[in-house]
Amino acid sequence: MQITTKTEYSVRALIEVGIHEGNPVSLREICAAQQLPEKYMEQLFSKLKKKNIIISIPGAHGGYRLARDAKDINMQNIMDAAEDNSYQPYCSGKPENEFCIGNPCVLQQLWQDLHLHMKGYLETLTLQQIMDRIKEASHG
Amino acid sequence: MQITTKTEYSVRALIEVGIHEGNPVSLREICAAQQLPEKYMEQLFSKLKKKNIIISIPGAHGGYRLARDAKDINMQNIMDAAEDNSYQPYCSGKPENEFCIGNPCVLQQLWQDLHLHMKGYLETLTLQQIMDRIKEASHG
DNA sequence: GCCAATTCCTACTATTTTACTATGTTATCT
DNA sequence: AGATAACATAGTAAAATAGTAGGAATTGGC
Repeated sequence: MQITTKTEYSVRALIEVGIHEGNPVSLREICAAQQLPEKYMEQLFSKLKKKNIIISIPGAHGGYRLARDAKDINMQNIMDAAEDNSYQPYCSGKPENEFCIGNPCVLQQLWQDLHLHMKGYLETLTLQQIMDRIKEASHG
Repeated sequence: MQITTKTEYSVRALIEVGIHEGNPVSLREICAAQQLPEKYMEQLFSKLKKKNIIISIPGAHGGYRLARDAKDINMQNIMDAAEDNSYQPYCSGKPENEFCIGNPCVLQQLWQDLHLHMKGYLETLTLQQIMDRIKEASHG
């Protein structure tokens, strides 16, 4: 639900992978181009891989490429992988509290709705769209 | 943008204030009813007061009441006060990076859009609505 | 088969944020 | 005057964030 550097770095790195169109790109190249901390990105890329956003090719001349077309990768996918936000709606109210009747209680439902709303929006933002916007902005 | 206990506690406390319909309620009462840490809530209430969500009456038989009708207080107001999220879209990319051309750059625009979208949604959720939902849930 | 380049894996660490506690001061009602 | 409240500020423990560090496993090229 929150946007930290994990999301920012992931998006910037994924764009770098995306523009190489299927050719594996090494982390070294990615981080050099984007000025990102290499060892930190290793960990983020491990998460992105587990969530099937990227595919890795180990060994010399290896690297990473997108696991599927950039138009089929959205911000929800990326944030779900990068941030650890497997969201669990939570309310610390005790059951004897009249506000917290029901399971989930009214407040938990509220957080849930909020999360679903955000998720829905993030799903509409694809990596391809972001790449297109950057191309537009840079070509002038 | 993120939901911590600050928001949860604030909402629960504000509901407690709201149901007393204009009569000042002391923090002691609020925290006893909702099982919230009193000294911590003092700090949160200070923020809510600064953002004109509540009004305080010091001294004996003092307390807090809503600064305006519950239907005119929304989740955006509350979260803006409770969490310190005066959102500043941020991208650590350097200007020589082709992704980061423009000010704000494409990514900053993305974070901004996200934030505005969320903000718009939070504005539609009023304290009154939440109170009504709880009343519904508890009356059976 | 060896070496270099790469991903993979795990542990450690510094900084920041969160979620409080502690101690006192000031204001108001009776 | 005394009780009851808000107000103010400082400290603190635990968690999350944002990294570093060191090496093991995998693969391509010579």
